[in-house]
Amino acid sequence: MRYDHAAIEQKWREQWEADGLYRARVDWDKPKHYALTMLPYPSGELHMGHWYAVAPSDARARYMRMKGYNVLFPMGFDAFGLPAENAAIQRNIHPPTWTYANIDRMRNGFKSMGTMFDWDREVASCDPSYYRWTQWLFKKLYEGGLAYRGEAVVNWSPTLQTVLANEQVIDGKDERTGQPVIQKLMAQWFFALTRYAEQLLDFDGIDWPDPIRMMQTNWIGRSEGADVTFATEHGDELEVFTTRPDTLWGATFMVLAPEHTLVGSLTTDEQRAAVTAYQEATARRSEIERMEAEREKTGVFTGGYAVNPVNDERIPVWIADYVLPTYGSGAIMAVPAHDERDFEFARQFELPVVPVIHPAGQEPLVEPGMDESYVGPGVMVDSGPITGVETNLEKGRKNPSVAATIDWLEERGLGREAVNYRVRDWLISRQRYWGSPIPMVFKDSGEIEAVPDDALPVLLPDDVDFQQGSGNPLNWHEEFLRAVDSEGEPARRETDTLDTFMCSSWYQLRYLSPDDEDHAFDPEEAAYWLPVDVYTGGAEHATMHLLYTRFFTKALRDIGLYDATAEAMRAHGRDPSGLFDEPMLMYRSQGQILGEERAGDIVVVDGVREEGRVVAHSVRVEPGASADAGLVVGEIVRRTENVLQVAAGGESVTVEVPESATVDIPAIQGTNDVNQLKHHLEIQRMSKSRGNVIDPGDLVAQYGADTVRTYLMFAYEWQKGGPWDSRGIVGAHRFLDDVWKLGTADYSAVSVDESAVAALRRLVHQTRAKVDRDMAAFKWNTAVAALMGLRNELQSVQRSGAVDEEAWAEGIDTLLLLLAPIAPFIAEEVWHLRGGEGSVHVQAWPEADPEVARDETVTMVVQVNGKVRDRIEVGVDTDEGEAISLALASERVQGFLEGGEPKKVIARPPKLVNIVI
RNA sequence: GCCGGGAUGGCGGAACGGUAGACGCGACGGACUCAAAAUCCGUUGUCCGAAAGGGCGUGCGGGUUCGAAUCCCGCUCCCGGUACCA
Repeated sequence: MRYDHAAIEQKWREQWEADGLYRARVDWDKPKHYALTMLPYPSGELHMGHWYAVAPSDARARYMRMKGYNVLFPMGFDAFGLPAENAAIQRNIHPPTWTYANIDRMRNGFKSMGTMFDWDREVASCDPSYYRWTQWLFKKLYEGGLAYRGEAVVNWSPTLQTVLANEQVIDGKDERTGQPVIQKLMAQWFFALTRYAEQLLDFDGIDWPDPIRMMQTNWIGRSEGADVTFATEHGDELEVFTTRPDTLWGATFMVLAPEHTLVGSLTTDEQRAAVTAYQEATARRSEIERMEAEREKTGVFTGGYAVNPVNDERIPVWIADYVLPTYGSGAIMAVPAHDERDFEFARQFELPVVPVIHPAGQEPLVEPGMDESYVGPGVMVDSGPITGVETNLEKGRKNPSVAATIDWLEERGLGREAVNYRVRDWLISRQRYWGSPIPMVFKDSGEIEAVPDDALPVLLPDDVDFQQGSGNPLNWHEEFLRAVDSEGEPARRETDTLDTFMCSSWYQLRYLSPDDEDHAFDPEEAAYWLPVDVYTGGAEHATMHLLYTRFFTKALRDIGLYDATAEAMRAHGRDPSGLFDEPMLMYRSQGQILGEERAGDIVVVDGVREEGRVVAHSVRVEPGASADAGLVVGEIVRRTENVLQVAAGGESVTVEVPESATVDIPAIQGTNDVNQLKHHLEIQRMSKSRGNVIDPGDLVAQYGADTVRTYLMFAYEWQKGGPWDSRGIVGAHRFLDDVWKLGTADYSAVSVDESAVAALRRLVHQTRAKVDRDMAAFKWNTAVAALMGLRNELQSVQRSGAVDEEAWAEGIDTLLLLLAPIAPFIAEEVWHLRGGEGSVHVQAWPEADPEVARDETVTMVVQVNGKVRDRIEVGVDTDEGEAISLALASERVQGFLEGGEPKKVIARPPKLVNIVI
């Protein structure tokens, strides 16, 4: 009987479905495990990246089930977003049509993968039954004072009269039209995330990877210092945040963000034209460009002055794009002597530099003459009341000079101690159609009012026209716009929709009761399942999604939305304290699968040269062609339709292949055409436009889902990912084929050897321990490798027949049970063929017996000066003295000692002895 | 630019500061076969050597240590994020 993956996989998919094997139900008598993997955007077919993310997460959920947990492992779709609108614009397909068709395809893909998802709990964020509650949660945050209206800049295309996403802007231009894009200020909705900055910096009680925590910490960017109030010459207050208030006496100018509200009043008539021009130039720059510190500093003098409150000095006010309007107050005091960027700026525009720190252990700074700013420790000089105070490298009040200055400023009412965060409030408005409408209306009076709960959800109209007008089609939808307020007076409906990150900030709750029409989530379900025990997904979400969902959880907690859940927990005897502080207790990230590298065809082209290109008469693929075999000879580097880029002798030649040209590819029979020519592929992200996408569906057809799962788990370090290698998959398939053969073989002992029995059992139990450790630690590749090792051993035992049937059966059963989470179909089939009772997936995980697994001997390495010179087989209990005498007795060692005494002997029994001579 | 991560045989990758290269792919040699595929057996970091054995070797340059792929300092290149891709 051969391993027929197609038949087996179909059979068990249907059987499991019929048995309801993967329904997850509350059972207070069993320990729960909520496993969650990031829900995908339904972009079309399931691609390799989805498999790579989901198959191992599924394997781990299955593993936890075998370990005795009641596991909830749901899946859904993050279904609002830009690509659906692009499809609507480009191909005239309505977003819901496109989205739901994709969801159907992807759900089928996940089913073919053999996931244990409970599909009764599926959610789609674009479904009114879902976004009704997204809207309701928005209202709750609004009522709780956490949502507000503010201003933020957007990418505005004057040509299209529309807001563009960052990815639609390339080099300051719209990617489709090539027309310039400007930064425009617009009134929009925000969540007050910064109010939770301090709490978000606290990772106590959650097991998240250090790099992710560090990225979030840096993203939040807490800094301690002071707010100091300067005054403009006109008497306007001009507030700055500074981490170094102690250097106030060295402030020689101020710099405002070009967007700062006081720029207009500060600017003198002479400077007006230059300032306006600079503001316009800034509006064309992205934030990333603005922060590139290596760029030459630019800026313009406003002509205005401000007064330094500590010494009443009059200092000039400049504007420069390196000051961002979103950080602090959008204005800085510049202390060029002790800040690198300020120093560069001062030198560039010949502004004064006044040192106020005497560097520790060095001569005083002399200006003119400084060639860089000084940022080290020392003693304050020329600084009025704090002259002589020591300054060090500590932050905030831990620095004596900063502490002294803050006290002095606060006494005089000139400033106050302050903490500033780099992180900004969460901008949740999107000027788009395909998102959840924000349930608000604008009254004629200008007042803003929330839509009442019984009118939720505010439905997205289906009859929108993407071709008419521009921008958000909701702006043109008369019926949608027409709303009434609570008094029945006409009002205009909000047309902004919610950021899709909001949908994905609470989906873990909706899985608990996706059909509940009375709650966002059912407290009884939540009381059992919450919080998420293990979350997996891409590290690219480190600072956005993962920060937003943490914020959201804390906000819901503070608004009281978990109160009913806490009550239900208490009723079941579960202590709710601390359980609603974080959404996910453990998080692990995976890397990305990249496209495979491929050489392009080497072609010989004949034809005629025209300006800048060659028009081909014939193109022939010929791997070993010499450079003079034709007009152009070389590798195809790129192909766009019928235009080739050929790398011919160091230069890239553009070759056009018209219909009339002959294309000859010896490896492909019949008449060939230009589309069959292969171009070079780099290792990079898989994408349709690059033509390097591998369809997992094809591989499933050829090898089966079990093989694809096993290969993806085996071939990479999960956290890292890497390029796809189409050749390696046969190794995974051979492995499963071997498992099949071993599992279905009639084994009978030939001549039982007790030491062989002990050796096999030792390996079996070591493999149990190894796979258990690795599955717990998300190290799938070494878990699979250990199973392959067991396979190898069982094969050689099969040949020798040296163990009894009992030991053989223990080996085979162990192999199947340990493999079950990884390759669920074949494990189930072979389990049943061997007469196993019930599904292999509800069996207990085979635990290792440490006594059986224990090694009796171990190879002791003997080093001389750190180099391996001998290996000795010793008992595991060998002690230090024994190890050293065995090592010294080694002939090889004697040769190096030449009768002398070793200088030093380091023993790490039983594995190693190092002799220093 | 800034923040985070990475670099180990021909390839994917293993390796509590203690035998570098487990496991797999590929390649090479052999068996089976009329032949090929599949399958099976063996070899496979590299250099010198008939062998025994030895030299070198984890992106680059330094350092700590009896001992460094692993820890520290300084670089190079690649990947992710950079707030409207998700």
